[in-house]
Amino acid sequence: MALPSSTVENYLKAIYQAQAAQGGEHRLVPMGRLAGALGVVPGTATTMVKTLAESGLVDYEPYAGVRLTAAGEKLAALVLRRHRLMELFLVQVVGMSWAEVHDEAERLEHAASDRLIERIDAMLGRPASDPHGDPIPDSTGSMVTPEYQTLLTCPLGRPVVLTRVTDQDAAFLRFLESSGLKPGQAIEVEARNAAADHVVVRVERRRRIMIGMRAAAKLQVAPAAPAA
Amino acid sequence: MALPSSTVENYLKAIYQAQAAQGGEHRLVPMGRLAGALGVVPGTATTMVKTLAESGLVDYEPYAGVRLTAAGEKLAALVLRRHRLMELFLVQVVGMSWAEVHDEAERLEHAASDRLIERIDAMLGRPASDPHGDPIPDSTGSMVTPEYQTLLTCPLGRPVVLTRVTDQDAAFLRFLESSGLKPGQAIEVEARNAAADHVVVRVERRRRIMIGMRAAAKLQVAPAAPAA
DNA sequence: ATTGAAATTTTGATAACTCAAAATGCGACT
DNA sequence: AGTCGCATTTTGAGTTATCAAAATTTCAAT
Repeated sequence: MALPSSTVENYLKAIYQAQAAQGGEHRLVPMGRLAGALGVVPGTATTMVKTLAESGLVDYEPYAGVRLTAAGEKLAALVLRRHRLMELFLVQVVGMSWAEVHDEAERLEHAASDRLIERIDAMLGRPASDPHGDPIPDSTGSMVTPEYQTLLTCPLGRPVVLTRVTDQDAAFLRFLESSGLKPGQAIEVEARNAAADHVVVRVERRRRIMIGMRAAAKLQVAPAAPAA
Repeated sequence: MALPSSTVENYLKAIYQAQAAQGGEHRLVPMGRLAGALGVVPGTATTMVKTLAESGLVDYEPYAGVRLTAAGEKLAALVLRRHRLMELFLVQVVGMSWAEVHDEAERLEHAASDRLIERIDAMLGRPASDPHGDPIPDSTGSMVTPEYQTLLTCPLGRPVVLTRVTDQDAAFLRFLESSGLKPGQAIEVEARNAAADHVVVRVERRRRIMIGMRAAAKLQVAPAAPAA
């Protein structure tokens, strides 16, 4: 089989991420959602998905949606691997900022050879996650996705570590960075106020930051590592 | 004006390099040569060149050939800049081998943003040339191309420094590498034998290497730096 | 069951790039 | 000058990916 075009790679990646976002591994992604994620009109997505189905990369149920096959899922995971390794590389080696690497990686992921990706992986010490805390699939396409709590669900007043940020918006990331909220950071949720739609976070026992609940849901945390 | 597609970038680059290879800055590149360099049939090149001409990037004379306009030349130089900086980066920072970076850079050059290229340029200390000794245009697209002698024209028995290799073939580059013939290397041409079609090169006053004259013409040298 | 709104699919076009092969032009050689 | 051979251009068609807008299906609410 020929190499997938970068369009195909983008469709697979979008379907993968939409499936993940919907929780259900086997739930169908509706065309409208897919088209929206890719910035194309729905008719275009329908057409493309039908050809992906012919290639055996997705299962397509008319009027219901798409879902990756095993083959499609593996390919999608490898695209994600290239994307995330590239992001981490751009931050750690090239010194680009957290907020600006997403778009760059979005383009480079389709141009980088397996050879380059392997070198980068080795160079970075086979990292488990990218700068946003997203897990990096290994070269076979398998990935462990730890289940984290979010700022909305974690216990109050207990030390936790920010582990993952599930939003790539540059402005949002710049805000987080300026607030010291990057993965790895020790924090604590001081209070939640549903009426005011905010969560109060304390960073390093010093700064106190208020975050809207929609944003707070995008910040995932793990229990703080036990004091060594 | 919209960003040029990577196809356009490749045409401009190929025309630039063909013009340079023909010596004459203003000499026309025939269609057949251009098509060959790009791996397309001649008719395709004709069609594409006509649209480049409409965009003001090239001058096209039917049945005679193409030549870059000032605008086309600048764009081509910026593509070359991206390519060469990327090659040097892959060698120096990522640790890839001399022989394998060309194809990689060939794809990455179309995906890298100006921002990334600028970071790489700064990181490498604004280098003047890439791993093959090819000069790197600055961010305005201007480039100084030093005129070197080749192993065929330099004085015999005089210490010189290998400065540039004007061939990107991976097998040839691997041979050079295994012979210690990389830019920066101090060497000396011991003898030439036109009848045998070879040149005898001495590397570091030790190894003696024989190279065919066609290959020797691709190795450029400068007088050895005066002993400090 | 019927209907109406929303999502989806279909249809017909378009843009960019390419090839195969026929037609044409150009220059060299008699 | 005539013509032969080669390079170039033209023509017609195909591929991939897209959009606009018309047609269709689905599902929920009556």
